[in-house]
Amino acid sequence: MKSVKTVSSARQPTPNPSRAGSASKAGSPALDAESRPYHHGNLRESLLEAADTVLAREGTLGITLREVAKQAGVSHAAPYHHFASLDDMLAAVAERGFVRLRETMAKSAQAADTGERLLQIADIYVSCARANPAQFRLMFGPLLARKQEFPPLKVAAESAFGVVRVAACAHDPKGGPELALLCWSFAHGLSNLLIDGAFDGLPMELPAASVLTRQLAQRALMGPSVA
Amino acid sequence: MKSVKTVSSARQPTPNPSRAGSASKAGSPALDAESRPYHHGNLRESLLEAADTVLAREGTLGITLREVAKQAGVSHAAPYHHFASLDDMLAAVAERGFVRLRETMAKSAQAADTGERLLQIADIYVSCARANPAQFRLMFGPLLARKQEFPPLKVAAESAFGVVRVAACAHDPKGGPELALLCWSFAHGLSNLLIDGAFDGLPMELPAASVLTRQLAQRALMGPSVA
DNA sequence: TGTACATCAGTGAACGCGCGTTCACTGATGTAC
DNA sequence: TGTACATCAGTGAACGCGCGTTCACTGATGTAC
Repeated sequence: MKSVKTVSSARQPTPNPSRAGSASKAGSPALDAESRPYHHGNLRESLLEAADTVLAREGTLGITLREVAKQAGVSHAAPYHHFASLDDMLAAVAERGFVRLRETMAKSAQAADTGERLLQIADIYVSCARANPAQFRLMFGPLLARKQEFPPLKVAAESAFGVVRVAACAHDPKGGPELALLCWSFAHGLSNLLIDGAFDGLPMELPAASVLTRQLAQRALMGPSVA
Repeated sequence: MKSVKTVSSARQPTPNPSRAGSASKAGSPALDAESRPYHHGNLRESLLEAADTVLAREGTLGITLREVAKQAGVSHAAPYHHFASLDDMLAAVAERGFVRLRETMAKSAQAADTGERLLQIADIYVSCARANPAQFRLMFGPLLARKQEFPPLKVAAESAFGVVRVAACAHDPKGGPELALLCWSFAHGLSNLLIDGAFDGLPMELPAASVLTRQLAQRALMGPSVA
């Protein structure tokens, strides 16, 4: 009997070093049409960028290996020289999303006041989700539960949460971890409800997303007693 | 040129009235094998129940019209006599999920204390999500953003949120709507993070889900000052 | 109560489609000499 | 510097699969007479 859906061991090539640092990255990010070389030189990165484009255009359901390859301007078989399978590529895409989320939170939440810093983190979290809903959904999709199979994804996800935890512990040394979980849960829920359109058509007026986020986060994280 | 993906107008038959109240519902819920009649009599309901079963067994990605029909014991073309399309059926499945969520919250959150009632609602919300993750994901899937196309889904979703709003307004007459959004966002985020496995392997100890939910909800909804 | 008939919820074959994946191949690349 | 060669990242055809949907049909049902 034949094995079904066997995941072949990844053929992980070493990227062509003489081309990795050349102008191909600094130039136009997508395919160069006529001047595109037979050996791409940096296809893995190009595929991940193409995946982001497809994700933004087609949504989570529209991201397929073939569509990503098409977007990157290569044949649909080419990605198999860089990823073992579709899931392997999607895990890399999700990993990049977590890295970006962590970097954005770490860079932009710099307020001196620890409470304000937490509010900034919540705000940035929701903004990232709203700016790239499909990527956000992919990050928390079925692959996340299998993150043991994709160590870089696991590391990136936990690293992103680490930013929240550090900020929460700075604000509340005693109940830091609890506050971190609360902050994350709240921001995550609000993000999902917003991008899923759960609030659309609700019989109540809502302020702009950022205002709403800070307003609710203020109450959730600092309590209802604050004016 | 042919029209692509035209959604034919729904052929909505009136269910066979002489059979609707017969023993077919009270008996075994699935197909009766040999004794199954040519005219099913209550196929729409059976399909929705079959969908729940498939959802629980295969997850959100595994729910297809053909699989649901197979689970219900009919040919894969039969559902088209009851639903205009796959989306139409999935919307009905999601609608049932919201109805069930609303009923469970309304029935089980009966504490005399308004604060405790809110905690119960959060707890029940998370419990429902954890008890049926795939159904929960479907309810907040891509169809929710198109709920204008599926009025019963829209009604059911808003009705579920109504339970939260009423409880929040009872607890805080002034800031009720805000508290309702906060409660919903928190419970929704915690639900998603739990069922997506975001907490698995986290470098910190977590209490049981229900304990965690009440602990965080207490802090989110009543403030950090409470011991 | 019987009989003829219209209705319509089922069936199963068939359709085209896009998918992930495999495979033999080709030709550009870098290196050893 | 030139040349032979091994490497390997690309190509494009092909595979089987399951999907949503359509269609002509069939036979059980309820009703009019």
